[in-house]
Amino acid sequence: MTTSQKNSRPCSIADALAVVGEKYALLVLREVFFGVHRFDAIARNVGAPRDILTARLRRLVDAGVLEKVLYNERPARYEYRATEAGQELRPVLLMLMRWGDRHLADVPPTVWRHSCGSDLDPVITCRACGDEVHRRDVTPRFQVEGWSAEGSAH
Amino acid sequence: MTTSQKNSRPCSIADALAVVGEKYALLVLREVFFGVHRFDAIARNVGAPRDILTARLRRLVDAGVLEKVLYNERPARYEYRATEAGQELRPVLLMLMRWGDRHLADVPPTVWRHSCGSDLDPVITCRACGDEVHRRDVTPRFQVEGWSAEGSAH
DNA sequence: TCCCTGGGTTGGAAAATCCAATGCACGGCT
DNA sequence: AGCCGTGCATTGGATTTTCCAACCCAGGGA
Repeated sequence: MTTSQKNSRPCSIADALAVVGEKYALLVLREVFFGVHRFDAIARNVGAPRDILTARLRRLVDAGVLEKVLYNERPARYEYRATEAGQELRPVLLMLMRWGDRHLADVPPTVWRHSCGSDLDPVITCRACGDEVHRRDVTPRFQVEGWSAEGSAH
Repeated sequence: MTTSQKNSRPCSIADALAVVGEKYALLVLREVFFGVHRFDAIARNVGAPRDILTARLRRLVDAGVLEKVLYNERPARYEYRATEAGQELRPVLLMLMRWGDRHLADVPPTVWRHSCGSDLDPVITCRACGDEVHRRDVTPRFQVEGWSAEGSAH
């Protein structure tokens, strides 16, 4: 897998968006992170049509982002929980939320309390040197022949 | 503005996705960060239909994520550049790329070189205490009446 | 003159989304 | 037993997005 679409640039961002880029997918994940794990509650909170939610949940389970956990036998009832891979999408939501807070909201509707005691203001740092990453400090290096900044070779 | 949709949870993630959640929007931003600023090149590299790209660019400009910069008069030709707000979406793409690299790709198609000399592995840290943020260290606090983990009040 | 590039717009077909109604398996009540 | 409520979907048809090829316009170059 992981062949990026058509004639477009091979890219992990595109691959990731193929999994979580469809409408509601990230909002479903948000609910799971908030502790909401059941179909009806997710549907209500996200505002998604039920058939679409069915499709999204199936896709996320197939992609290994969520897993169904039996919480009641007879009738079989499952809740949706984040896998390890799903948990690793948390930073994406955190940064998206931060951006919305800073640029769209007057008052942040939700705040995350960090264990250090203060409200979380997430920052990206470089694991190697530990410094905060600013945009000037970073340059792309393309690993696939034909795809540089200019785009496809011919 | 910033009234979240319908009956769904008020949330900056949803607000952010209303701007950059439509198909191709984040890929357009990726190209801009890669240094690709012109309509045709963006269209080729993201693989988007031209009319859709037109719509996305307009939306991103209207939302203050991109701006049109005149690079040629007569005929008037513009390129698309990230505003300050747009630049602040870079962390979202970085974390999305990291996730794709780790969970979908065999070989990362692109690598970012950090100024410290090593390839960038981005980590989220708390600005207050400087520590890396793990999922257990963080708990949501809801600021809007009626919307907790359980969802809408009635 | 004719062709090429950059940056779109248009019209109709195909796909995705929306929404209300339905189905089905249980559990609890009476 | 009959009826209601919850949990979790699936279906059918209307609406909205996306797709794609064709077209348009302005300038530049041969």
